[in-house]
Amino acid sequence: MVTTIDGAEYPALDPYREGCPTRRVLDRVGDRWTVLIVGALGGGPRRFSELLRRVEGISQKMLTQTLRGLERDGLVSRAAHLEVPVRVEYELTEAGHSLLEPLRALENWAIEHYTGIARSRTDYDTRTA
Amino acid sequence: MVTTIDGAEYPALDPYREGCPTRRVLDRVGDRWTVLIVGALGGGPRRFSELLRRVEGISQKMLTQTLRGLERDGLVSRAAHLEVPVRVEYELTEAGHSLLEPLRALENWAIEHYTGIARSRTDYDTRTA
DNA sequence: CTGCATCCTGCTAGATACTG
DNA sequence: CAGTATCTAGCAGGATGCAG
Repeated sequence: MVTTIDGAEYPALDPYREGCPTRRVLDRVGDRWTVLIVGALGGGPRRFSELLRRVEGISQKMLTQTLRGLERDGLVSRAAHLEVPVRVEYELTEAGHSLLEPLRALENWAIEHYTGIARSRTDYDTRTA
Repeated sequence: MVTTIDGAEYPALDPYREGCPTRRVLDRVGDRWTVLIVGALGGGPRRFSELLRRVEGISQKMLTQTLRGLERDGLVSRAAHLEVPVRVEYELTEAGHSLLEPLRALENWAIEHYTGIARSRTDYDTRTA
């Protein structure tokens, strides 16, 4: 099963097509906070407050929200320990773990290229100023 | 050079820290449209209108905007052929090409896991309904 | 400590119309 | 064809207060 655009054929399972389920998956994964949270969970289970401190700049609301989304997607598991005070730990599931590798690749790419990108940005800005 | 949070040490170049330049790079790369546009350019130079058709759901405005950003970052080059009608071609630079691999990894991950994720979502929804 | 509810704001992105 | 400009609506996301 293929589709044709501009004379070229594309597979049916195609993130470039709007309705494709992989698009929704990419939307989540491409999310700004998801990348960082999954990465932060890479080292093992983390408490809510740990994540809040670790992922700088995230608000409590967005952390909760993103964690819920990840839980819903089956990428993160949530374990509430009913002590006083409450302790909640989040952990990557197996699927979540498998996401770690492509994400790390992206992270490494960012680290390798950020100087070049920064330079290119200032160049571009002075050139078009 | 390291920083310490919760007793653990982290490297200085750390996307999890707000000020870190790699954070800004990740913000761009993790962008919803960037992933798709760079991917669409993976097969070679593409015209503006080709991209518009290929990346379903993107508006002309967002395509222009994202392409400008990628050009500014030195990931995409723009070649305007002054004919009638005008023809503009976009192409990945070397740096842009290097981004292709981690992005494809992400894409493949999405394709591999979307069924599991979809199931997990409906499970979660019925469970919490 | 963890997390939900509410309110409020700014920015993002879509629609539309116009130009080289 | 490949943009720019403007206007607007919707919603993402921050702040705050409260509850288990």
